[in-house]
Amino acid sequence: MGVMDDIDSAIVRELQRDARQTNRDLARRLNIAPSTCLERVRALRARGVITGYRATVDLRALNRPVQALLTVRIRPMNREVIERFKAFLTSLPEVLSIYVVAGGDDFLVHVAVPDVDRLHALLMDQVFKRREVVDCRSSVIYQHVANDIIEALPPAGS
Amino acid sequence: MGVMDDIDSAIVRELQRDARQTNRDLARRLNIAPSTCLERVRALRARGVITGYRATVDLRALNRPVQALLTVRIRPMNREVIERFKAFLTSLPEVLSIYVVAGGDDFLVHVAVPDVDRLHALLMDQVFKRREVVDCRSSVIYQHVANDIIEALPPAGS
DNA sequence: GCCTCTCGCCGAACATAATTCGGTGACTGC
DNA sequence: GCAGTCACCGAATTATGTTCGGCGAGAGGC
Repeated sequence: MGVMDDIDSAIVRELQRDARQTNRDLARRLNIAPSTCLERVRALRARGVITGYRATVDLRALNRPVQALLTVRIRPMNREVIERFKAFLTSLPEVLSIYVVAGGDDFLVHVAVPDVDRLHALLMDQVFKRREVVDCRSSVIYQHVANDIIEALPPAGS
Repeated sequence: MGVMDDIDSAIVRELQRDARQTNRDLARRLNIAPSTCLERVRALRARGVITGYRATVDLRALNRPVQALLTVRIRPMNREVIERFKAFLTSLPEVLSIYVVAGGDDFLVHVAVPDVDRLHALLMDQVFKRREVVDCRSSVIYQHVANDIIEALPPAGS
C-alpha cells in the first residue's frame, strides 16, 4: 500500500508543479508509457496521496491585496466551543486558512482583504463580537512564500 | 483589463474546486460553448488571475503527519538579513510556508515533519544554529483547515 | 533449476477532448 | 443609420485520454 517508488514521487512532484500538463507529457518526462502513467496517477489518487487538483489565484486580482494573521484566544477551551468558532471562521469569505494550535494561542487565522479598513472592520464587527473570543491580535503580512512542491521525507536517518 | 464578470468568477471558482475537469464539462456547467470557455480560461491565465494549477497532496502519505508553526525573531532587522534567512527557510524541505509579518515576531513558518523528534532536530540543528535567530518558539498544529475556494471580495459596501 | 503465477508495463485501437477558425450577431461611436 | 469592434459560437481538425490484450520480469513452490 504505502509503497512510493521513484516514479510515484516524480509524478507527485510534477503534478504539484503543473496539474494540467497532459498525461502524455507527464509520461514522456518520466520515460514511461502514457497508459502506465495514467494507471499510476489514478492509483495515487485512489490511495489518497494526491487529494485533488486546484487552480491557484492571484489575491490582488481578486481584490484582496492585504493579508494578515490573526492570533485568537478563546474561552472556555472545550471541544464544542472550538468547533463552533472554527465553523464560524470557515464561513467568513476573508479567511484563507485556519490553524488550531498548541501553546498560549488557540487559533491562528490567515485572512486576505481588500484593504486595512476592511481588516479592521472584520476584527471589530465579526471576531470581537463573539463572546468566546477573549483576545485577538492581528499582524499584517509583508510577504508570503509558499513552498509549492512538497516532497516525501525519509523515515529516520538521512 | 480588470473586468471580472460573473462567468469569469464562476470559472475561477470551478477551477479552484477541480483544476482537472475538462473544458467541455466546465463549459457545460456555465452554459457557454467550449471554445468560448477555453478563450476565457486562457485570458484569465494571461491576465494573471489564475497563476497555476497544482495537485494537492496528503501530508500523512508523504510521511509528514506532524505540523507546527515556528515563530522566529531575527536580528539585525535589515533587508539583507531578512532575505538571507528567507532563502535559508525556502531551502528546507520541511517548510511548507513562510510568512514575513509585522509586529513583535518577524517570521512565522509552517512546517511538516515525520514526527516530533524531527521537529526538535529541525529547531536544534538548523534554525537555532543561525546567528541571526534571537528567538524561536514552536507550536504544534492540532488542526489545519484551508479554505480551498477563494472568491473576489466587493470593493466597498456589501 | 524449472515451472507457474502474478503484476506492472507496454502499444495499438478507440473514444473523447482540446483547439482553430471563419462566420454571426450585438453593441458602440459617429 | 452606418461601420467598426468584440465576444461568442459550432464544425472541422488535431491532439489527448482511455481501454485492453499480451508480454516479460520477478517471486514462490516444488
